[in-house]
Amino acid sequence: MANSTLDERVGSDKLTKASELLKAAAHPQRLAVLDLLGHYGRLCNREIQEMLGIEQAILSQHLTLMRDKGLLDFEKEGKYTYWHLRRPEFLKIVHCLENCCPTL
Amino acid sequence: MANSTLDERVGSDKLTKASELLKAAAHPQRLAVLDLLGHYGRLCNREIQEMLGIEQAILSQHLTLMRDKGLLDFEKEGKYTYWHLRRPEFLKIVHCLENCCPTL
DNA sequence: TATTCACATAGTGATGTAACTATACTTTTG
DNA sequence: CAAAAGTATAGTTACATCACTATGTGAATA
Repeated sequence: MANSTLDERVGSDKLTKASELLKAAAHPQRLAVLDLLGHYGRLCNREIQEMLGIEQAILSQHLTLMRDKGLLDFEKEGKYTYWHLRRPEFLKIVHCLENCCPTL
Repeated sequence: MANSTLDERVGSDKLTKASELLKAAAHPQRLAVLDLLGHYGRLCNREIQEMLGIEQAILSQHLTLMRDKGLLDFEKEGKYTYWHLRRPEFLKIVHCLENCCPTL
């Protein structure tokens, strides 16, 4: 088992965390949410739900998942939960993607 | 079923394809392969296998998957299969990611 | 030509993810 | 205080993905 530098990187936390971030974003509805929050900055469930036409429970699950993986943050205000992008840099990835896809 | 512009984007092919690209990359070993090919330009299975310490069959599966999803391309030369990045723009995403992760 | 090398693919079981329904929790409103 | 609104979570079933083993295939070599 010869270990090169790159070999070590394969098992590294960094690549694992990076791939977890990607996985958290790798869903059409979740991408749409990220894009939307990039636009509006801050929205509550109901607003997102209505703008994207996603079921309440499903949206809530997506949001929770992205929060857990570090993509989103939220504040509760009364009965509303307001969401925003943690890691706004991550938007670059979404935009790169959008530039990639026309050439598919 | 009120359809806004963004609602339409959720169901759009574009978001679906984008998320498929992300999923194809969202694995530590696959990220490592993409990064490696970004570096070296062109490598055959055995080279990647030895540099990253990945099992033969597993690497082959990863490579095939990434080819099917449009991330990689290959040419056969004798008994070797040489791989390179289709869509080199996609590397930007990998690099954005690497910049995202330190702040995790 | 028989063997070895490089790679691909089939099959399998374990684990993860997706979508859906129903229900619970908290805050606001009547 | 009862009902409604906004959100979260549990439970379930279907389907995808993962890692692994074994085997198949074509090209090179002895």
